[in-house]
Amino acid sequence: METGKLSRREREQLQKKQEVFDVALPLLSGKGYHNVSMHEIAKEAEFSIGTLYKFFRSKEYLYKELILQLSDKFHGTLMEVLGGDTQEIEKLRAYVRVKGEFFHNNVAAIRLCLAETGGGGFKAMAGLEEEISERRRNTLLSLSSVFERGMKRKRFRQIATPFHLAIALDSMVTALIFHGLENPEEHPYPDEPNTILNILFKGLTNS
Amino acid sequence: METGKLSRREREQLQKKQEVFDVALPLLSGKGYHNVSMHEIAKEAEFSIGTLYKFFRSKEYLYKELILQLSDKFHGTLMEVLGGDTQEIEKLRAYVRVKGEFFHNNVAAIRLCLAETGGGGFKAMAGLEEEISERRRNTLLSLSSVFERGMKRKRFRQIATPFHLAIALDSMVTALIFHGLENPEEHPYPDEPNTILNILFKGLTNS
Amino acid sequence: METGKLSRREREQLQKKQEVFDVALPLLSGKGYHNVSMHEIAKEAEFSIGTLYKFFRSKEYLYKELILQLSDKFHGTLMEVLGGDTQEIEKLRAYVRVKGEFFHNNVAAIRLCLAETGGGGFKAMAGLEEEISERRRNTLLSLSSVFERGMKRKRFRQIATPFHLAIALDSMVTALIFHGLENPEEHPYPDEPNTILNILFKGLTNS
Amino acid sequence: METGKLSRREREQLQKKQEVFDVALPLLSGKGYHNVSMHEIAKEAEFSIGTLYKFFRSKEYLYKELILQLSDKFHGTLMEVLGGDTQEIEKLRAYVRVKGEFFHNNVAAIRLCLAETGGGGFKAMAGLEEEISERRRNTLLSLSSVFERGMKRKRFRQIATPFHLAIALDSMVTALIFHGLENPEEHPYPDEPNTILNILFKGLTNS
DNA sequence: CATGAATGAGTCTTCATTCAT
DNA sequence: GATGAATGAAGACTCATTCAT
Repeated sequence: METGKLSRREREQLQKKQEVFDVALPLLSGKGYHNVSMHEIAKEAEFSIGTLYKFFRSKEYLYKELILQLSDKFHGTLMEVLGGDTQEIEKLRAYVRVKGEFFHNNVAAIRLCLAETGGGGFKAMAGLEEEISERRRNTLLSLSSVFERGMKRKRFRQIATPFHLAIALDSMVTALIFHGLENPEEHPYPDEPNTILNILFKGLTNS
Repeated sequence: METGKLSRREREQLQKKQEVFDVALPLLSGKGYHNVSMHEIAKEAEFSIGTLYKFFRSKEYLYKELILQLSDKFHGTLMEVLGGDTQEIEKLRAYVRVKGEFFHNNVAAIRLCLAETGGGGFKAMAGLEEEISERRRNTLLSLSSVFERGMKRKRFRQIATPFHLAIALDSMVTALIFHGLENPEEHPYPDEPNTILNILFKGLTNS
Repeated sequence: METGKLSRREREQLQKKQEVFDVALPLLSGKGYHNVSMHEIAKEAEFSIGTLYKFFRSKEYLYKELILQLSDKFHGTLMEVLGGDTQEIEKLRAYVRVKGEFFHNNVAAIRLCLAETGGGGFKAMAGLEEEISERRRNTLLSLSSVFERGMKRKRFRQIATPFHLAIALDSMVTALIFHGLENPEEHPYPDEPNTILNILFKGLTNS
Repeated sequence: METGKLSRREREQLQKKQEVFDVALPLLSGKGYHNVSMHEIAKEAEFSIGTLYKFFRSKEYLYKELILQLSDKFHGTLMEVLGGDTQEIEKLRAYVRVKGEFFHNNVAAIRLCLAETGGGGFKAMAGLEEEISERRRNTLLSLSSVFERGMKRKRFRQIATPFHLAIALDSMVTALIFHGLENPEEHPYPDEPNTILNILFKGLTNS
């Protein structure tokens, strides 16, 4: 990761780990950590268990690495959206849209990540929850700074702490996209974002 | 459950099951379903395993019954608030306040319930998620009818489908209360509700 | 062990542990710790593995308890012999005779105990070797005090430190009995003791 | 081994095997056969496992060859001492001294060898114990012939069968040297031999 | 009826060994 | 020839559940 170049061996290794992730994700997301055995993952990935343990020192580590990879990808995508220097409202629109897209394209990943943060999750693995929370926190901080700037520039009303606004927007978006995913007939995918944003923007901007 | 009267035996059974729930809740909430054994629960509750299995046909059923009981209590409380014939805005204020109180008084229960709904949870037990979703759905329907009536009476602007508003408000509230629980120094408990509602009301009402 | 009375449950438990020991001893002694599986022991003892693990918290503990029990019995027997207030030479004769008898009646046990002390043994189990060494040391100290008293009373010459004499006698006895065990035709069992003692006594006593 | 000359390839092989032995000895002696993996040995010796398996057909054979090499060196050294045509008492003194030196210089090797002979050891490998026993037997026979000659020449009293005397001396020496190794403060190394011999000689010779 | 001893299927994990490159 | 990635048999151990007492 540091040096741009990786040896062939390392590249192969990485690719094989990815293959494992690719079969482990739907399994774990669908049945839960404790209901998927290493044998099952190995078989599905068409590796022997021995090989699986060459890649991942234990089941916990396989899980942890998978979660963190997904988490990084997810929050990386969001941070990118929030990072540019477009106008605040634009950023929020983009945030909602991109998050929606990500959810639609990575349902399994999202379920797995939410299982960690949102409640019980996988208590045994010390440190995982903390690492994920930190990533989420960073995204929320970025989001809240958008609100902050918007307020400074008098684009938004000062109805609440920016960080609370961030939490509010983020959770709303998550919940509404999820609802959309589970009730696809209600309004077909690409319309959600506007629905969601309308709810918040009317309150934020001086109509 | 149906007939008002229960025999002494039935009443005793019920009370003992409750004792089991009382020790199982913190255990399950704290360590997760798969990291708590029936022996542990039996020992903590001071019953023999045999007796435990007299009360609950399996570990899954013990879990399911516990979750559903909590879920019923939770949504029952909320439905009550939404049920009266007070004014809409009052109802929403009460909803947020009561939900906050419930969270503060039942952290373990909430964590356990959220672990189910919000993602991963306990996939193996078919039907549990559905039953919980249904309860949540009912609450959300009640909540959305408050919005609906508020709109009819021109108290709220028509910025979104009532049901979406319900989801939005509910998820916001959950997220912000959780944030408050985990950062108690930020603003001491009883202030949250207003913070939260301000965010939404400014958008809903014609300032 | 402390209170004279044990509950029926405890007595049964103890007896069952003994049954396990009885099948585990020849297995372990014959094939070595790492070549005997818990399944094998369980099967041979006609218990399920689960039950085995009720009795012994791990394979290591089963082994450790077995070894220590044997060790206690062995050194207990020897200490008894050395404890009375008979004359020194009598004690040594008895020591050699009793040790010989014990070896003949407990070949498997002896092999197992020697495997621990005499060399490589079972490195993984911390503390076992120490506990066994301590028992052996105690016996040797008792033995050396016999020599010491014999010297004080001018029955033995002062040719060496009593403790070294103890080690010398003990190792000689062990080696010669073992030799006798493996070459039973050479001289049938009950003659050894005298052979052995003659070697030492001629040197110790003033002919 | 038979023909005096070896090809370069064979010499290289032999040297590499020796390198393996050199790292395997402390590992095996320190942790025990079952707690050292072939990977560990390969890594430590800086060979690939593949190469290791070119040298040794299996882990058992690596172990066996190592043990036998050590055993040969050990007993070879002792046989040499016993082989000359010096006087009997001189030979015994030399035997004890040389054995002591060997122990002090090859603690790991000795521990490993004793683990085999003295009880438990590595039961699985059929034949190993026999081969080692044979070597030991040869040394003991040589030793006993020293006693025999000494008796013929009236230098020693006929207190016991020469072979039994050999066993007795040998085991005494082993035990006392070991004691010296583990309690180095008691009497610093080069003094032991005399202590040991005094015990026996006083009995053997007509004071 | 209550009890808790007994069960054994199922899990994670290690490591000697092989063989394609 | 050397390499080390891949294999998978085997083992320790857990825990939900049953059933004789």
